Amino acid sequence: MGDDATAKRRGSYKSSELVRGRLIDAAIIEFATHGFEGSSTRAIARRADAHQPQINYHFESKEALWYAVMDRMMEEVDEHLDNDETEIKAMIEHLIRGLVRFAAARPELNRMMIHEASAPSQRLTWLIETHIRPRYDLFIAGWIELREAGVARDVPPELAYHLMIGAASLLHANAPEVEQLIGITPSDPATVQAHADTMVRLFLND
Amino acid sequence: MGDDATAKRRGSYKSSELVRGRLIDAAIIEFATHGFEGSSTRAIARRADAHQPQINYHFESKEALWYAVMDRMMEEVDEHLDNDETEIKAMIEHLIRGLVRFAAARPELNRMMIHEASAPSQRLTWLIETHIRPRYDLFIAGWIELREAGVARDVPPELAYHLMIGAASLLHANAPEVEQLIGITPSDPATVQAHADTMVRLFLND
DNA sequence: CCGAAGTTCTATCAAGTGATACTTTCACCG
DNA sequence: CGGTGAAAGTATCACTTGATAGAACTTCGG
Repeated sequence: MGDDATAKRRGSYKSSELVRGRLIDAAIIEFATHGFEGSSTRAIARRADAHQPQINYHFESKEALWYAVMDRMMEEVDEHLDNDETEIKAMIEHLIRGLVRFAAARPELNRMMIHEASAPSQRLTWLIETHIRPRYDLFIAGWIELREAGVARDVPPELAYHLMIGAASLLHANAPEVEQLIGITPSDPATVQAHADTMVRLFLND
Repeated sequence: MGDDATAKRRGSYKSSELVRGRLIDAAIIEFATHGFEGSSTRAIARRADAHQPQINYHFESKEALWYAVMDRMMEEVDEHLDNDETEIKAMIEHLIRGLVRFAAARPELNRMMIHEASAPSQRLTWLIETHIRPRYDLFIAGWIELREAGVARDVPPELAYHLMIGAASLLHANAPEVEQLIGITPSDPATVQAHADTMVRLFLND
């Protein structure tokens, strides 16, 4: 008895890349909500309107799907944080605002990061060495320069990254809690704007 | 074939409260690391050196165990944040330092919170209404007063709570990542001290 | 030392898990 | 056409899941 892919919708075989993309989209939601181990391939397939074995066809395994998901999330980060400022203070301000906007637009990345970063694992090591460290190194170099220039507030470099990401992302990672507790919508553009303004005020000197 | 509770250790039946406590301790670790759905009752029992059905004996269900876990975590929060300051600025500074210390000592609460707050659920609603809202209301009232007194930096009340918790907890919730990426130990007392100092500097005026 | 209550421990169930082998359907090229 | 390769779709496997039934064990009051 077929348990996925709502009957009707037969055909349109040409795709491949299309189904692959839908599976990644669906997996982003599931992994972010339930974590890797808590997500089932059947739930992912159902959400992608596909059949469960298609995951093993388009990817080698559930784990390989997870790696593909992370690769795509990181591409999205870079698109969001793309920066053509030349003056360093404008650059960091642009970065902070981009962080907040991205956390609002794609809370799934921060949710997945926290799931994975809670315990050492093969996946976490890969994530750090492949995706995080290069970005972290860039950020820290900039932060040190800013501090010396007196633009950044007095936050030690080894704390700056997680303080900033924490302050930028929790409101959006926990959006369902925030809506019920406070009654605001974190992804609302006015809220994002206020959040970004506040972040800039907190972390940079006037 | 018995799959838990390493053979030997028979007896010592009188306990009850003891096994119950061990199960809660074990569940805190498992739920924090793998989320509710990703945690198995067998893994919890194994960690508590008990048998899997003892969970259903001492608690009504896996879900009931989760509620018991949250009740205990919240008791621990209150113990950590216990506050006998009378002057309001000293009170909030004490609170901020307590937040950081607690996040370092018990990163499991913030990990569990993020797992649960990612999506609406029965458990999340219970958590908010039973445990979070009372504490949130107190915090916000204090924050508004501080802002009017010019002690708090310019952070809107509806953002203050999550910005502060995010900045206080991510470094510790993601401790395994931080150790591998940066090479510091977030729970190290000197780090906690520096983190707390930085938080006070960031969120309060001189 | 007996029996009753409380707890541990074993065995098992139905449902859900990721993965694989296999059949069927489609798109394209000769 | 016709047949070939790629993708969709089916059926099933071995294993894990949370839960329960019931036997075995420990404790304690009489």
